[in-house]
Amino acid sequence: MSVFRTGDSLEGLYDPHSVQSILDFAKRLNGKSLAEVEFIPHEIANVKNKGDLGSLVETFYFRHTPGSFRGPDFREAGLELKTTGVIPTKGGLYKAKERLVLTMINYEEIAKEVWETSTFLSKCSLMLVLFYLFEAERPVVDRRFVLDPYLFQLEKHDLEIIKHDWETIRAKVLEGKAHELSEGDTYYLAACRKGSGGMGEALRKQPFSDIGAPARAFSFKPKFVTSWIQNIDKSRPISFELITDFGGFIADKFAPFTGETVGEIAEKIGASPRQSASKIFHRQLAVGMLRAGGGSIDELNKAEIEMKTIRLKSSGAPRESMSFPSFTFLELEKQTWSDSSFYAKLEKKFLFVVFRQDSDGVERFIGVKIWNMPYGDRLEAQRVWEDTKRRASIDARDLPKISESQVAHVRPKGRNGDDKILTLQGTLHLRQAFWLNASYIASIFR
DNA sequence: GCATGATCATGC
DNA sequence: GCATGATCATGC
Repeated sequence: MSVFRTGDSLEGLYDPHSVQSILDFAKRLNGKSLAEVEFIPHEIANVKNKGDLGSLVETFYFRHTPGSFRGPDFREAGLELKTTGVIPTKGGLYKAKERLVLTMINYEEIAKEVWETSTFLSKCSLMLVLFYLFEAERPVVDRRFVLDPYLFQLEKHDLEIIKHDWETIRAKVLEGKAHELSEGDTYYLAACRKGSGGMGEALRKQPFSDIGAPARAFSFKPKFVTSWIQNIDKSRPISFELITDFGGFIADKFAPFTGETVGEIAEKIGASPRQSASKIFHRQLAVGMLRAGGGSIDELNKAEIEMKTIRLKSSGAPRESMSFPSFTFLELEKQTWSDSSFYAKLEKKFLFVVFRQDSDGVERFIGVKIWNMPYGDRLEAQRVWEDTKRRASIDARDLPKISESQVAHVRPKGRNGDDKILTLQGTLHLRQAFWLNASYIASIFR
C-alpha cells in the first residue's frame, strides 16, 4: 500500500501521454479491488454509490485529480476512463449490469454541433473501460476488478451505427422533439433518462420547442457493452461490420422468404411438422429465417431489438394481443413508470415478423417491420400502467380492461390457473401482465 | 367476433 | 424451476 497526495509524481507508474502505458498500468488492477492496492481514507472507504468508483480510481490509483475540463479524463492521451459493473451469467461469463452512461446531452449544444466536432466524439472516441464485479452490499472500493480493461476505439467499433444513432438523436432535437426521445430510437448509442425521474423532475430546455424535456445522457446499451465483455472473455478481436441502416440490414435477411407459406419456410429451415402445433412455431420460423440469412438473435440482442411475431388474419387484423412479461403486485407497488419493465420494453425498438393468412386459408410470411412506439402512445401506456398501480392497491380484481384504452390492457398470464401471487389486499390472485391491444397492433399496419 | 381467462413449449 | 412469448378455450 502506498500513501500519497494527488499531484505526486507519476514517475515509475505510467506515462499520461501514452495510451499503451495507461492501459498497462490499468491491467495491474485486474483481480484486485481499489482498497487492496491503495490506501483509501476512512471517510470514503464505505461509499456504496457506484458513481464514485470511477473518480476514486482516477484519484487514488491514477493519481489524477478529476477536473472540470470538458474533454477526456486523460487529456494528453485523449483517453476517457470509465468503470462499470458486471455480473455473472449462467453460462459462466460476465455481462454488463447496466448501460454505460457517457455524457449528458445538452439539447441546446447538440443542435449546433456536427458529428466530427461533437462533444460526444471528443469525449468518447477513445475510452478505457474497467470492469468490476458488482456486489450490492460491498463498498465500491472493495469491489474486485475482473477481466482485462477494455480499450474502446470508436473508429474500429461500429462507428457507422453509432454515428447514425447520434444523428438520429440530434435530428429529434432539431424537430423540437427532445421530450419524445426514447432508447428505442437507436441501436447501440441511446439517449437514456438521467436524473430523478418521476414527479419532481426538473425538465431541460430544448431549442426548437417550448416543451421541457427530461434530462438524458448518451449511453451505450447494456447488450452492446456485454458484446465487448464476451469478446474479451473469448480473447478474440471484436468483429464489426459497417452498417448504416441496421433496420434494412436485418430486413434483408428475411427478404428471401417473402411470400412463402409457413409450410415452405418450415421445410427450408428444417423445422419438423410436429412443431407446427406449438405456440412458438412462428417464432421458431422467424429465428430460422434470420439464421438462414446469416443473422442471429445475438445480433438483435446487441442492438436491444425486441423481436415479436405477428399473425394477421385474412382481414388484416392481428389474431392476438401482444403480451409482455408478467408482473407481481408487490413490485408494481414499489415501482414508478420509468423504472417499470413495461416502460423499458416500450422504449425499445421492435422487429415485427409478420405472417398473414390468405383468403384461401394459407398462411404466408409477408415481411418484417422495424418499429418503435410513438411518444403519444407511450404516454397512453404510462396512463394505463399508473391506473393499474392505483387500482391494484385497491382491488387486484379490477384492472384496466381492453375496452378502457386504445393501446394497452392488463390480463392474466401465468403457467396455469394455480399460478397465483399475493395481492396488496393479502389475497391470492392470478399473475398478470401488460398487453398491447390487438386493435392497436392493427393500427400500426394501417 | 371479441374479451377474458387459461395454458403451452421452450430456453435460460 | 420458472419466466417468457405466444396461443388456446370459453362464454357472451
